[in-house]
Amino acid sequence: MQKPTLPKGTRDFGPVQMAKRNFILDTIKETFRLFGYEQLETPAMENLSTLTGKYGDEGDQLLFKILNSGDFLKKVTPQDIQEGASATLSKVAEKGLRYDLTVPFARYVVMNRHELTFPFKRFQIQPVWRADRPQKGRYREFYQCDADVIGTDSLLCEAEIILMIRRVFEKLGIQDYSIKLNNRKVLTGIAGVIGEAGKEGPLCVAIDKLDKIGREKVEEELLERGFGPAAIQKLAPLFESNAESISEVLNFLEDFLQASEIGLQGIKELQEMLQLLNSLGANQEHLVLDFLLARGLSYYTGAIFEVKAHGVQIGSVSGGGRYDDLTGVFGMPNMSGVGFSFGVDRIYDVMEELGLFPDQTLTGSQVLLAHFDGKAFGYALGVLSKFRAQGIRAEVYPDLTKMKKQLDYASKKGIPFVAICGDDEIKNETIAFKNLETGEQESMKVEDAINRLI
RNA sequence: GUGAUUGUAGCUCAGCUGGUUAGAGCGCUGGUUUGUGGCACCAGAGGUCGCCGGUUCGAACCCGGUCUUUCACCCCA
Repeated sequence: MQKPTLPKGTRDFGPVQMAKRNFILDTIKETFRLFGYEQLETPAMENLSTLTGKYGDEGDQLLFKILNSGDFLKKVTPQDIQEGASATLSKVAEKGLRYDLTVPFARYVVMNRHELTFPFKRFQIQPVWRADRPQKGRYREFYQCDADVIGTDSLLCEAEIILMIRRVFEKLGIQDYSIKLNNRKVLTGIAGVIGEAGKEGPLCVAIDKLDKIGREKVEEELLERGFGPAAIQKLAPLFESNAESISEVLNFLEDFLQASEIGLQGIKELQEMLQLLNSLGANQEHLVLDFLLARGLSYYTGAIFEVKAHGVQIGSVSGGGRYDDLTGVFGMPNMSGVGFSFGVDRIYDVMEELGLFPDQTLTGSQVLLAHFDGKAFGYALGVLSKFRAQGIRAEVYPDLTKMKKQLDYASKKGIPFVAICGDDEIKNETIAFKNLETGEQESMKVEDAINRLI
């Protein structure tokens, strides 16, 4: 007998966890639908050729590859093995597990471009897999909840994303959080202004760590990445700016990016988005304009979002941005899109830590039918059907056993009521309806009990 | 991929510088209670000390490997 274990970085979700997860997922789904997004699902596995080369070298390393069925060594020659893993890989594996939802989405759009009506709004909630080394808040299998619009440049999408984020968090009861905003063009402008045009990539990677490692370390890292001391000197106003409100930050940026056309364009986009938000009748609550926000994904070209919950040590719980050419790699250029994603696992952790799950997230039975003997069991079955016919979640204890055990069962499962059946009840056509929380018990007709539960 | 870290009963953890039959709390099963759970009391079951190898008269304890857990880095949700 071997004892079973889970693969590294994967988890089971028991009934209690599922009830809580569904509370989050249902809220997100409902919100996506409210804003006109339609659901898409794609296969867990994709052709490896679809996946490779989309996530950088690091990403390719983290792809789970699926060994070909049957004699997977059929095509491998001794020479392949001599040449090493990468030469052999393409001959033993032609499929891989999906790494994110964005690439499968792009693949789908390209394959179905003639059937789709653009702008196409889709949401997708499915697990993805990464052969990463697990650590806090990071798993090898986890869920992404993506919503994207493809085929429009309108900044309305960005404004609506903010509304969706706020709606979801409000419904979930998360109050203390901020939605950080930035625009990739602002970052490009910054790189230009400091005389390091085109290097916003490395600039972002380094700046992104500001919160974590501090200004000095960031400056060190910039030096290592080939930024000149003069350029780093020019960044100083950014680190030292004490602009807080959105309008203050915009003013500051307009000044700093005076010489950068693209930077000013980024500011214009931000302003327009805020204007649209205003027209939608929404305020700027929770919004923070953070011109140092730089999300890792390299394909963002416009707006960038990131959501952080306050009061907990958990990374971002949602994020996204605009990309100008998502489908280009699959031969369909110039499709602008904007998308974002909720991190369900992290939202779960935040809510757990802050105690935000409502008590009644459990969806178990409302009433248990208990019985004293075989005859009562038969009677209970009839009563059970009456409860269910009225839509009341009910179950009967399936074995003939002591009352103690049946009540114990209900207690442990959190079933609030027990309908006890015995000779007296059969004779009077009643049940003994017991409230397990208060201990009160009353003899009544099934119909009366049903009325209490509805 | 790099560097640490963890593993003892179903769960949370004790277990001294290596020394006889490895302990506690909670949980579990049964009983006190043959028409009633939670509380109390009583009794009981449950462990190849992650796995493999080594050192030793003797290993849960020391050493090596491996798997696993957690954490940091890289990167990322």
